[in-house]
Amino acid sequence: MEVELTLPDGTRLRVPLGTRAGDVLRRWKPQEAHAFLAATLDGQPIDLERPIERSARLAPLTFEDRAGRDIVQHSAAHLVAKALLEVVPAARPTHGPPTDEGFYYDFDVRPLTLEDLDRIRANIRMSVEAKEPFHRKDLRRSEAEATFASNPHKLRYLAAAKPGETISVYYTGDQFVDLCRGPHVPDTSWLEGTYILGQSAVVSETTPGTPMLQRIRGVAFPTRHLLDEYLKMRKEAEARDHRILGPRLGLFTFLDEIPGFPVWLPNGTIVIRELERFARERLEKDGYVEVRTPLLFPQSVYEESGHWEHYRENMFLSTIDERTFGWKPMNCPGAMLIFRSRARSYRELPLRLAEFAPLHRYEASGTLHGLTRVRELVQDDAHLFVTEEDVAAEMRKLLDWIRDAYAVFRLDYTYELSTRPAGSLGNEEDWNRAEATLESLLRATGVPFRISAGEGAFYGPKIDIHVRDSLGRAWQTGTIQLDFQIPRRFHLEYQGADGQMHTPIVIHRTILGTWERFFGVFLEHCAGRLPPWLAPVQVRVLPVTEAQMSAAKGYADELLREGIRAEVSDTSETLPKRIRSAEVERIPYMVVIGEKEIADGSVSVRTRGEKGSRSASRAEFVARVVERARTRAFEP
RNA sequence: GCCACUGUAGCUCAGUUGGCAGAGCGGCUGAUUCGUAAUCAGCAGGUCGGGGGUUCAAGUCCCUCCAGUGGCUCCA
Repeated sequence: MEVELTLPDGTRLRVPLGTRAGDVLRRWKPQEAHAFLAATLDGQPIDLERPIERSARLAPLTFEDRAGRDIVQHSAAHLVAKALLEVVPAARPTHGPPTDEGFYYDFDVRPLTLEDLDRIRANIRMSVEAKEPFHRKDLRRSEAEATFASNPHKLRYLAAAKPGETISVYYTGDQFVDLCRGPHVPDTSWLEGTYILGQSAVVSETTPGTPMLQRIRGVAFPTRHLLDEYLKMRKEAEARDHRILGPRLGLFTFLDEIPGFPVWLPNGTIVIRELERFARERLEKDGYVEVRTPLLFPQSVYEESGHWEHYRENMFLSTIDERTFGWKPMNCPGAMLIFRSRARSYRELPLRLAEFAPLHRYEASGTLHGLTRVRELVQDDAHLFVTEEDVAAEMRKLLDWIRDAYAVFRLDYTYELSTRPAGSLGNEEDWNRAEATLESLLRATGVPFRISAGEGAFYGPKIDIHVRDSLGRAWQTGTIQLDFQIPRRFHLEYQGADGQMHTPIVIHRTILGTWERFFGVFLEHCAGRLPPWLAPVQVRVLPVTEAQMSAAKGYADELLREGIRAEVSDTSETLPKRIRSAEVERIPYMVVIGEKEIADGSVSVRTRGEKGSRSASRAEFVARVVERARTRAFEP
């Protein structure tokens, strides 16, 4: 009996039934076969050693394919499990999937120490050198249950398998066997670049309420060389860490006395002021009004808003005159009270109230992280009071705003649409209509988005914006949330054209999110090289010798008069040293003034990061800096 | 909050089996007046994260608290 296999380039090969996938692929492309680590049969991933039992489409998988990469990660997870069992035989493996970055494997085991990890690493090296094969074996359910009798986690997975489902196990070498669908790389030599990133305790995903599992995280590459490249990239990313750059550039700092509360230094305060200016320009254009409300509200207001019930654990509380006050974690209560403070007409809608107030949120100590997770923050926040007919138009304006704003920072972002959670308030019809509106608006933006079913707030669906830091960690920045509930809770109403009273819909929204998180991520994105409009010092004027000092000061004054943040370097260091200092401080423009420049009324301009200089007239350079700052150009 | 790890000068880091606390950069002072990424010299700067313990003796060993790092949970 023969089967016919169709390869990706259209080639058809007839081979005897039961021929291994790897053998077919080697015959097809002998020159490239060394890179094949698995295959797909009619799109389904399979092992190279798998016998083929029907005519089908067959294609190779390499590390370049996402599916192939995942197979390497997942195989490495098995390798880690095998090593851990040899180091700590009492450990019970649970599951070990690939992730976006690499892989992890969760174990039911005592907490692991660095020594354990070292022994695991050594064990992995031995396995890789021994080139231990991965073998698949199909088992009957009873056989599988006997094999994993001592591991309740695996038994639970078995119990969850569908009645007719094939149950397969994989051997790594002779001893270690794991319940797994596969496929895997042919042998452990494919896992030469396996690297353990760390360990942590995790809450069991499958069985909440059980003791914590220990997770080993890692990343794997087929060669040592590829791993080295990855490690080099990571090291470069670490050099852009905002927690290092911020204090070094005098932007912000963190103090032991006030964990989670960032301290904005003079340079950083300039940046925040510019960000607020940026946000306010658009607020004016888009018909917003800005308000200021207190930082503290009494418990009764939070009871009305729902925060007392849903958010109290995250609030700082104070007692004043025997009453309990909470430091506001969000701006909504103030906005609601303003709307309610007098009778409202439909003619005032949409009413858009913006507020940039410090917010306080009690975050668990272990979650604090530089500027990206703090206990005091400021959002570019606003609350829109709208009618249902307004929702789509307002949403579209917000999505345009987001597009424009993130383009200025050249930041890539993705959307997440979170839909109705269990136990939500309000009727299903409102939810469905709102979700459909949001989804079609998102689709129209062309920005990648995913839907998180059931992850919406209890009061309405939301759209979140995600960006990534230098190490690839995703952070939520902006958010747009539809709220049908809070207007009802506060008994908000306006008089319509029909003379009747109506309840508005509220849209909570931020564009960049919080200055803290957004700036932390952006600082890493630009590696500290802030665009001219944000740079605390935009121009440093450098006299070649002291003889040009007064000319340099005169020119700096000229720049200052044009609204350019300029300063003169007046130390007695050599010019190359002062250039270096300015580069290290990431100042966008360096202007050198020497005898020659004084003679012809020019300046010598060096742009950050560029070797050498070019000559410009004094007026030309002023005009250039003003223009780059006004247009918020990304590069100097 | 949970698990592991880390904490020596402003920063980056040395500091033998427990035996007198160091370097480079930065800072200050002086000299130098220099043409696009580091001029030279001198000086200052540390309760070795805090507290407790073991020891003749603790930066080093033990306990505890604080802060940080990587994850987890949660979240802008």
